[in-house]
Amino acid sequence: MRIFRKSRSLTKNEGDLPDHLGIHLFRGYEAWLAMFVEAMNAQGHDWFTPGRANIIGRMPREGCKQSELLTATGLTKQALQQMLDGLEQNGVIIRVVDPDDRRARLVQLTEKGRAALMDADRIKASVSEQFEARVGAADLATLEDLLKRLVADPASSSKTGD
Amino acid sequence: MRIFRKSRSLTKNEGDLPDHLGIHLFRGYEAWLAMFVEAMNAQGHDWFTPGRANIIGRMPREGCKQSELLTATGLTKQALQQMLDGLEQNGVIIRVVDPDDRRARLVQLTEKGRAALMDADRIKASVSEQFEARVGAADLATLEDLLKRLVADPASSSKTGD
DNA sequence: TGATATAGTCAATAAACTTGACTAAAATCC
DNA sequence: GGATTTTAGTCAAGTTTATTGACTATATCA
Repeated sequence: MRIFRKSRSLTKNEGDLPDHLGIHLFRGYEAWLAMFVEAMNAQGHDWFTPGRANIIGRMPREGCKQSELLTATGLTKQALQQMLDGLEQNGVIIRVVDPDDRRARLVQLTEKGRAALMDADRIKASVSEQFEARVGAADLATLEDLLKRLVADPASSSKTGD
Repeated sequence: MRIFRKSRSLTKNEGDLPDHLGIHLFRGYEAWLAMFVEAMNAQGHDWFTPGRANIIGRMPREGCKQSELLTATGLTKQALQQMLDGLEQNGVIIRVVDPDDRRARLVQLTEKGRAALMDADRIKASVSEQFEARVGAADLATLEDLLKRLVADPASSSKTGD
């Protein structure tokens, strides 16, 4: 949902809030993303947006092929291209022709991009710590584990041709 | 972030996936929403989208004021208006002038809207059951509880006047 | 060498949101 | 009771993140 640009807190009228798994997952993700993007912006990475987090978070420090980002992000190639166009305009990445395959582009982080990646790592940890302060380390670990199991690919055991 | 229209599965190259709290929250929410919207569409509610889920899911069956939806959804009034415009065009709701306050509008579900709400309740339960089948009832309950605690309003203890 | 597949671009559009400027009705304030 | 302010909502235009469709250039394969 996109989904939510400004992370307007939904936790206002606490009386009659809908209460089901989906809402709780949404709110958890919303809270995490808002904290993360806010901290990145506060750190000076003002070009950083939720959508760009999806790409930057999957960029290897040494760069990669555009096509690798495609499978890693799960975006369409057009969507990825637009995101990369934006990142390039913001001086976060550059794209160069792959010498081994002149159809392909190698996406590389600029100094600015590398700085952001390093801050991102720190900030991810910091956000986790903030959550840890709320629920405790053990429960946070349990939560992560449960989330992983929740979305573990069930197709690996039974593939019912889609 | 929205954020994700088509729920393209990101669980492909399982080798080098990023592994942090944010990703797991994202994937959990993504999976839930995709299952929910898909099932709603399959049930014949083809007008149902992720964004609309946010509104429909908070509509009391008997209708409410537009301004109430505003605080309930956390959207801006303009965003809400556009969503309601769309829902009205799709025959899911109608808006009538509030006789007690002629500035205000009462948002009411049509027959089509009420049918969707009833199916939504069933489908939410069904999605939960699918997840339950993966991790078990006890762990799913634990997960919900942890998620609730994760985003529990910390301002309720210390209110630093906004 | 010609057919086809792959990597990426260009163009147009949509969904879900944003800010800013506005109208009409109600509430408040001397 | 009339002027002012607040509340409820609309209109208009723009942004971010995504979509589908048509296209070009390079590589691969028969």
